[in-house]
Amino acid sequence: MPKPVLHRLVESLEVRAPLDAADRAAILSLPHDVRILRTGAFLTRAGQNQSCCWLLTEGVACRHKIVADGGRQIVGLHLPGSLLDFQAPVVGSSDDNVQALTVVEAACIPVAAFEATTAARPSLLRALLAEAMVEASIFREWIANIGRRDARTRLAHLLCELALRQQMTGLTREAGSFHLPMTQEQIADVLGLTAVHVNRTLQLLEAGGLIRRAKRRVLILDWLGLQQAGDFRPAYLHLPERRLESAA
Amino acid sequence: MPKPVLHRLVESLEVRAPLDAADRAAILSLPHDVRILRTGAFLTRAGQNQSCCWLLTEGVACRHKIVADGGRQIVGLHLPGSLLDFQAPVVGSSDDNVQALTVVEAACIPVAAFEATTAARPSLLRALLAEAMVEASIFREWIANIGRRDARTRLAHLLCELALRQQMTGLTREAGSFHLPMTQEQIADVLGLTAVHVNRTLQLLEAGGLIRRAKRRVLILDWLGLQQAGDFRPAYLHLPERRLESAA
DNA sequence: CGCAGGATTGATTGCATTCAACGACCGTGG
DNA sequence: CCACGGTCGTTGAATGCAATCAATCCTGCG
Repeated sequence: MPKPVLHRLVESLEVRAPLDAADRAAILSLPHDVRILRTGAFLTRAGQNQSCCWLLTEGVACRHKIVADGGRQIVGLHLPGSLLDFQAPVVGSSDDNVQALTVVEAACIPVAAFEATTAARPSLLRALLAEAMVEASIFREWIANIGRRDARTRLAHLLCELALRQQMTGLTREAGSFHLPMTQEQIADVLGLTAVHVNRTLQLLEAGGLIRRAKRRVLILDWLGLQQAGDFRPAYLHLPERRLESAA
Repeated sequence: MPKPVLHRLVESLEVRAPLDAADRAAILSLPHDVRILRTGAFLTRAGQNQSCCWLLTEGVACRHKIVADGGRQIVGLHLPGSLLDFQAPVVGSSDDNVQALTVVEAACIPVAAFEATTAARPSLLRALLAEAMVEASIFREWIANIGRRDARTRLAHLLCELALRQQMTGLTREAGSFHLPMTQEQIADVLGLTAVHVNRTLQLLEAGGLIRRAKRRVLILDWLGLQQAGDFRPAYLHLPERRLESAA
């Protein structure tokens, strides 16, 4: 019998904060509704008050904003295990969009129910707080990445981050290679570049012997070199040391 | 008799989440130690494990990162009422620095004590979670600002944000004018620009009749125009509506 | 097969950087 | 009181990285 999809939430919360049996049970008994969304589908839209929040269980989604001149900026990437927009009752509707980059499996959980089970359960709140703070740390690193690094460094940094984060969610089969589920235009929207320049910069990394590309896969030929090229130090991801070591 | 400095924390938490008398009392009885730090002093340094966390009560501080080529990126601004690095026990040491931009008054609170009083107090945890999520929302807006807007728009956006945030903390006496406690180089490090270009862009905004500058003060001549120039929509700050209205 | 979205390449443009010098302001010390 | 040094702000000229515009090549897919 397959594990229930909500188990993914238990796993991702337990990475950084301890939960007891009651907490786990509370999560697993949350009412929910598993849905498959196709590439491009919106999970949330800016300004809309969500009556349910999403637990991403398979696939990749991005969070993005549209600026005045029509440009788009992707401000975050969601991998399986991440919980989206559960804060609605606390801070109101979110002001950005979440859209599936691949086919996505997600559990739709009524926020009211979610609120009810977390409200009086300190260890769950602490786990959510920990998740939120790690996410914030990633946002800060992205600010530095976009604000102060050149295109080559930015891209190398992103590749390192994705490689590690995917590895943590158990998405990668072979080590050193990972799935890059984005078009070059979407990568550009993550990095604050244009698709054309992303293309050239990918070729640059490839010419430097750091990576090789095949379809939508990236093979990392020189993990250490890519980290250096990307000024990548994984501390900001706040991964448990145990896992970090095995990545090296 | 002056209000105790910790009252600032109660106030800032209550902006978005309700606290009961016991919560307030718990905060106010936190052990702490008020300190005055001079401009440029570090409140925290990357990689150092903090045994105490800071509540900023007066002044402005910035959070910044240094990238490989020596460039600096300011990834966040802290105004009075913000609580820094209380998460140490949960996610480990932070990986960026916090430095005073002005003379700063801050309360140093032992993290152990802070942990102890919040650990079993759901409403406090929820308030902290709300704060963290608003902060994350600001980070996302900064990513979009730096990644996809040109210098003029970026700068106008920052000015709008600072004007509103300062107003919320009750820092501004006269409406439409606020203190900009940063050198142009520091502004550049916020926006991912150079000091030279910030200078020219400030002049551009001034020439456009949107602002006027005097020493380290900015007078907003055309609030609506500045918002438009900066593609600024304050939703991401998640201010209570009541306060937002009075700002207009 | 033909279509459509994505990737690639080339040529050109432009915004922001860099380098450099000068000016204004301010606190300090002679 | 004024000379001095240092930081910050301002301006000009030249450079460069990435954007833009445009065309072509792939490749998966109906």
